[in-house]
Amino acid sequence: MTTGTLVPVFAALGDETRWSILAALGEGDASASALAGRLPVTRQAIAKHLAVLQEVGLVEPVRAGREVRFRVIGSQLGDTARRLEAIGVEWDRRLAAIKEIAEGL
Amino acid sequence: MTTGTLVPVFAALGDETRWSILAALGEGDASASALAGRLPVTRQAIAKHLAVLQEVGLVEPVRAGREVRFRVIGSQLGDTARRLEAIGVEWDRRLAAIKEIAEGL
DNA sequence: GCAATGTGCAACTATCAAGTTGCACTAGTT
DNA sequence: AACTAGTGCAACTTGATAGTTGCACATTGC
Repeated sequence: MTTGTLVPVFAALGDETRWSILAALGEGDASASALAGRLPVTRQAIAKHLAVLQEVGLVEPVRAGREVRFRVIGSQLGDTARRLEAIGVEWDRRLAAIKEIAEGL
Repeated sequence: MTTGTLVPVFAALGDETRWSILAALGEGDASASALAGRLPVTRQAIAKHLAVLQEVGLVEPVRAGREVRFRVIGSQLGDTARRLEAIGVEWDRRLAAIKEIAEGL
């Protein structure tokens, strides 16, 4: 089991502004300009964040006429959670094994 | 459901070097100096990473004589995974609701 | 065609984080 | 007491990133 492309996803999720964007998108798809109206940052800053989120597959662009709306890919979040959970389980298993060894069993 | 102190945890997990440290600690508790012998960074750099990991509760220090070993707190990883999973589920639920509305149901 | 709205690209600033080197301090060891 | 291995703190360099402003390009509506 490789951590693979997991780390960049966490890096993307490690920013408050991006969570604000995700939260806003959770109430419906929106364009960078629309998001700029709701958040205290410029459209360009939001565009960069959206690029990051798209890069790691948390969001996807949908053209709607002359504007580009973004949609949250909910399943990607679930996938990430499950992979993290799996690592956690593996960890517990290994730590338990180490503990047994340490206790001289 | 608040994201609470979740974001800093993701930020901590969004760094390859810190994963290397966690992986190394997974094979048994170790001091910063010991880790420096295994990883291609200095002890001081590792000490900083350990401080970050400790800050978000992924690791805890254990004094052993004159050295300070660090231990992975496996459960914290599981907790984080579950919280992320919960957010993902909530997201899917909400997105489904929005989809129904959009379809004029 | 023209104004208005939305997007895309580029340059620039500033802040933060990762990593380094250097030195002082502490605690076991002989 | 002297030596050694481990830790802690501080200053510094450097690269990445969040944010800005400014301008050029595309598309819809009148």
